[in-house]
Amino acid sequence: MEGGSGYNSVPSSTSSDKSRVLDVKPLRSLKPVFSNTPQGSPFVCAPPNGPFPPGFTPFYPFSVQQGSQSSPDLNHQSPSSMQTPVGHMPAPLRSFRSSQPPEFQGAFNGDAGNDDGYSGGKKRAGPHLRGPNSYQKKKNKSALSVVASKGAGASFVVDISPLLRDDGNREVYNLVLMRFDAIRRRLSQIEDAKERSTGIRRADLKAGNILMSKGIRTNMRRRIGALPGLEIGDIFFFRLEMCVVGLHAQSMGGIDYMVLKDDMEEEPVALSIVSSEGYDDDAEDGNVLIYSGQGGNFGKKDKQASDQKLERGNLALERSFRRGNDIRVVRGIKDSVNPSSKIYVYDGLYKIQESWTESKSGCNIFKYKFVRLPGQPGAFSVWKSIQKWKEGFSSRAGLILPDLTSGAENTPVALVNDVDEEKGPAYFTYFPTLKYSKSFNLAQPSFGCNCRNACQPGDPNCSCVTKNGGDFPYTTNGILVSRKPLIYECGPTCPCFPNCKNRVSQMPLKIHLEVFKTTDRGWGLRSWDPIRAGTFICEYAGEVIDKAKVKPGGEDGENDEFVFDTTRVYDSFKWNYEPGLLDEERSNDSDENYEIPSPLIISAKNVGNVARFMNHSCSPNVFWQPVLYEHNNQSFLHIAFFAIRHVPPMTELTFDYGVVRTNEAEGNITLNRKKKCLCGSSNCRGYFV
DNA sequence: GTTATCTCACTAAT
DNA sequence: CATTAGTGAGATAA
Repeated sequence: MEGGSGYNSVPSSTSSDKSRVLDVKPLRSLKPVFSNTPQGSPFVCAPPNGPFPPGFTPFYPFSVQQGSQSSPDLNHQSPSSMQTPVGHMPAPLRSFRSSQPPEFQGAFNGDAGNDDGYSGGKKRAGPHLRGPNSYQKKKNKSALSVVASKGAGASFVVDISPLLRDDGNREVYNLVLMRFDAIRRRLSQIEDAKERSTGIRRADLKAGNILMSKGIRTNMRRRIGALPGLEIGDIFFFRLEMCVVGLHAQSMGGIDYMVLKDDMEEEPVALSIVSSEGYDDDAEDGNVLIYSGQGGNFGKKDKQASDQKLERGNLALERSFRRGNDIRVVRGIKDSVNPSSKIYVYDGLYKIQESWTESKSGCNIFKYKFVRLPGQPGAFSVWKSIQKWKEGFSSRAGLILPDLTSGAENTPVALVNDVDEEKGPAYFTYFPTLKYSKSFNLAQPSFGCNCRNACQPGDPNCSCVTKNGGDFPYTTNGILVSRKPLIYECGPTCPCFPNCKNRVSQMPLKIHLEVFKTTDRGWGLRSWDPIRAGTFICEYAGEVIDKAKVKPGGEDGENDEFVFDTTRVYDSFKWNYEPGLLDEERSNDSDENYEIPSPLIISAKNVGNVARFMNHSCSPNVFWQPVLYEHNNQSFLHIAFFAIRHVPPMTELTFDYGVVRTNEAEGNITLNRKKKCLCGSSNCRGYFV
């Protein structure tokens, strides 16, 4: 995420002016049904008398304890909203600013004057104000030299200047990590397709190697303290990711240090540590960490345990302690999605407050007490808070509903407001998938595969794999490898097992999301879980509508409300691997300059899922991808959202809303309404409509 | 060149 | 089948 981690996305100022959130006429009104039980009432997003769409659960009771005690430290909670009994939500329909007529919207957002957030208002769909020229300027301003040569090979050469290799910024940081993961995903894909691959598959090591050797890295200049481009709360899924951005240069070692040369003396000082809970590090308090020294052969087989020596990392920690130096701390946390691996969280700067030795099975080990510097945004502490929320909703301050889907999704989606008094978005029917009112057939009829079990990557006999160009679109753990014009998934009529890995976007909601009130952009969407780059988040659910029925100008101001439209103009961006960086690979199948194969317009105004709450950003962390699969012998197009990069918990999820094309013949973009974009990113286009 | 290291993915065991 | 323990090839910087 560009403009800062999500933890501090709630400004301390009281900038939210409630008088501006106007009451709006109810949408054709899905009146809520409330029971009178004091315990809590279900929030039913459906017409009370039906008909209920198939798969829709009209009533899903749950119980919530009222009130809450401990408020997590990451947000500035509003005590009053916190105490509001969950079950007694008033019925009034408050809606988003975006529900205003266009003229009003423009005026409103124009004087908002707040620049610290994402797009204005709720999801209102519309283009950003920017002509082709302004876009060019932005591109050229980039500190990176990205040379894209469109030719036979379509090779992208990404070069990072020596200056940026030494000292990074957020842009380079994101680019390096994106390149790392793109290569790693592709290497995994290649390995997956190999039959009986012997040996250990370490795509992370290979990817790291490539980046290191090509100089695609940043913050190589080793330094004590904060790193430019790095934000507290940033997460990593591999140790090598921390190497390539200069956070922690050791690929395995827990202590990174450098030697300072003072006059005549040389002295090692610590730069960063990784606490992986491998030793008996004490992580009781989120602000204190007891860290063990290195060496001594503890826990290793075939090695005799011995005393740890005051050398290397241990000496560096000791010296840093004496000097009172800051040390970067990374916390390794077990990944609940993939318990065999870890997620690394950058938890900011600590100082060593104390050091001593302890005896373990007769041998001495060093211990260091790390204390977190005050005034830093929460990172590890956020993870701990979320853990509590999952154990019991009562600890979540500002909670309005534990599950706004009323059980329509497998995973509950909390509705939270800890910034003002608004009790929820305008009513709509929650429905987890896309609804086609009439058959929507692509030109070519498609047939499913004939696989008996699960479709195998690299299987030439699987027609679904073949349709994807021979590559399996996802890695074995369900991560999307590359963006493509279209991804073909196995559908309900494919005979392969339901657990076939080629059904990623049809899986029920796995990520624990919450809909929350932003300070200046209406309601937004964020996640309690860390999200790895390439992870499927959700599809854009809603009703497929005819293009002919959509008025281009949106006369009544409601037509393009909550509309997703593939025919808009979207910025191209690079997410896939670069063929030039992979020795064996020279194909152009990672090219991302393609046309969307088929137009699709979805309205989520009356019916929709969590995707309708995602706001716009000019530097989004989520992108959409067309996916095709068949049911009832017909192919249907869907829009699936995937994470562009790793997204830390509680960071708002955003995607690029695109620009409405009003004059297709000349490619000019005519703007009829302006809204100031509040995405706050460095390459913000300024406005969107 | 050699060494130490709070890895990571696979396999086997429960 | 979910979790765990064992194990080995490896990358980086000292």
